[in-house]
Amino acid sequence: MQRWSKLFIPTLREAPADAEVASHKFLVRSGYIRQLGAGIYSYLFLGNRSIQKITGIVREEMDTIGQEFLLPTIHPADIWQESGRWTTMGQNMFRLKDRKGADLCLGMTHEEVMTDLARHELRSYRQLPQIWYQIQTKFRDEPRPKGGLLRVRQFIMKDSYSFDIDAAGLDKSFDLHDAVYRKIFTRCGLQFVSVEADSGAMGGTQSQEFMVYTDAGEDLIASCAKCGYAANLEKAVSQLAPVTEMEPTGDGTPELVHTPGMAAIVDVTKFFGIEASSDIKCVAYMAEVRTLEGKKSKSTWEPVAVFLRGDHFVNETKLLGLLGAAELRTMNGDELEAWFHGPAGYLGPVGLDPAKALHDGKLNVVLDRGLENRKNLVGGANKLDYHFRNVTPGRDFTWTVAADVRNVVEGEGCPQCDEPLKVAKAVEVGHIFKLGYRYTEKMGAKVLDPNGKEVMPIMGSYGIGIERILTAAIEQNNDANGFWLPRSIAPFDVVVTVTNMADSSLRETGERIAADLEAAGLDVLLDDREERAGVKFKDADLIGVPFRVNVGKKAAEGKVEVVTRATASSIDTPISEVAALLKQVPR
RNA sequence: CGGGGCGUAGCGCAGUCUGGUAGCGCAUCUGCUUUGGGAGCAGAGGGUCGGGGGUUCGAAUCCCUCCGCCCCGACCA
Repeated sequence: MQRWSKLFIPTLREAPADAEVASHKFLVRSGYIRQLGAGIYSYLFLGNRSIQKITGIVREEMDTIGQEFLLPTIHPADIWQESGRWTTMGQNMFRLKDRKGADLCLGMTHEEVMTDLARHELRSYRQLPQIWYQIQTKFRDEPRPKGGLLRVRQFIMKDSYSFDIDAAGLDKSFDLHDAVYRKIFTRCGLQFVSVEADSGAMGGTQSQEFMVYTDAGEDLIASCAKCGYAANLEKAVSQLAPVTEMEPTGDGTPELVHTPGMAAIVDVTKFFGIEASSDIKCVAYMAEVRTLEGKKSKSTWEPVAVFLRGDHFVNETKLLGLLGAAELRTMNGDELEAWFHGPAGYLGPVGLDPAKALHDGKLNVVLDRGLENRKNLVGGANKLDYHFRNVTPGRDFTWTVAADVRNVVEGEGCPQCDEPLKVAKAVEVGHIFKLGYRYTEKMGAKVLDPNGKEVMPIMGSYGIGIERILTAAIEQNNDANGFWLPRSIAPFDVVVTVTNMADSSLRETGERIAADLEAAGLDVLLDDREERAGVKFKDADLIGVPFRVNVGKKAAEGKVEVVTRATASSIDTPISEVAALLKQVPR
């Protein structure tokens, strides 16, 4: 039992002016956290208790499939150079030098450290599979921290890594994590979905995120209510409805039309009297392709033209994956002139000479599949103030590759069952990912297989954002007065509010009930402060504790109120039955 | 990195345009009263006005510069 009068729980009547999202406001107001710098927070008493509850659950569940380690925070540069991530991580990595001038960094994740252990220690297939995990603070120099604990530069992550002898083993390790993650998030009281996610340009065969729907989230999820399909928008695909509008009939050849000042799609469609779906949009990029030459990575920038429907938007994650590129940026005016001989707003496919292959230094032309089998469209003429009409893909222009490189839009058909898709914001709380041989290959981890042959272990990588579980829970459970957490992750199960400490019989009753509750196995916070009842009620509502036992007027009749924070419902309960009542609430 | 905003007491803010020696609410401390939804009265403490430089008789206020924080975008295995 903890007595509020002895604790440091600095609740605030007002939220800091710069707090935007609900969880940020309430975490500060409730005295869970205080900010030290941009994206850097101190966790105070209540915040730390909640974090400890969460890590307790994660640890309990992870121990059923793996072993906990605790790895260094500071890493020598060389292992990151071996994996190639010393350069690819760029500015996102915190770097430092020691007194001898040697390069070090703060760990963003621990693939390198784990793989280093594996290559030094694992010798035989008999030692596999292994699942090693840790719960550790990670550092990422985010370009823009935001949203309180939602996006920070220092955070606690549970990260685990699996080493298997073959792909079938990796599948099993992956599935074990999938099952354990579901248990963890369920025990934490979150409503979550698992979605298909992008696995990144560097490969990896399967990537799955665990998401919690909330408008505070930064990811967009496309989902189908009918068949359960769900995917991160970075990866989501859809079935397009057939275009129903009238297309110009016949087989007109491209006709040059004077379109003065019509650089915007809205102007063009109005001028031609067409829908945006019959306009060809062109987005021109320079793509950075990195290749390894020995130990050094070489970077080249290649031109890419993407053609898609005027009402569609390029999905740059898909495009990066398609190109095998590391970065994208849009072309500048000089580059447009060099590759299109025309200005922005009037770019089009007719007359372009598509490259025959990717990565050969020629212009790569990507056709989004939404334009396949269309005809008589409108597109730019690569000439100021001119467009073509009657442009038909395949006849009037060709491309390097046709692919899905656009964003799914809400209402489009589910790829599995054609039911209209929903698109909603969500926050990522977990990610499980088949890494493959990327690290074991680069860092030279090998074991002997049953035939005495050297083989590389295959890896998986699996993360859970601890603070994000707390944040997501608050986003899901709050109102004007504060928030309430599931019992499993709340700093206390119940707060016992003595409405008037001046009344010695109330005080004694409160003490007795708090002791009973504690004896029943609950985490009890006794509000024994010399404060007015109103103050105590407001604070109790604010700080996320799911239940309140109110010791007040009715105590003389042997009764107290048991208040459920989520519903604000109150049950008058005989004092002798309070512990039994609350004990039955599932954790 | 581009765009916008902010920095004055623990929190929320006014004062800056138009220079004259810093104020309000909440919080804190003391006393009295009050005691079921952020009490009342009386008194008190608390500030390098983000830092540095400059202009001026005089700078929170004008100028230069640096730093920090927030929001939008870019970015985010």
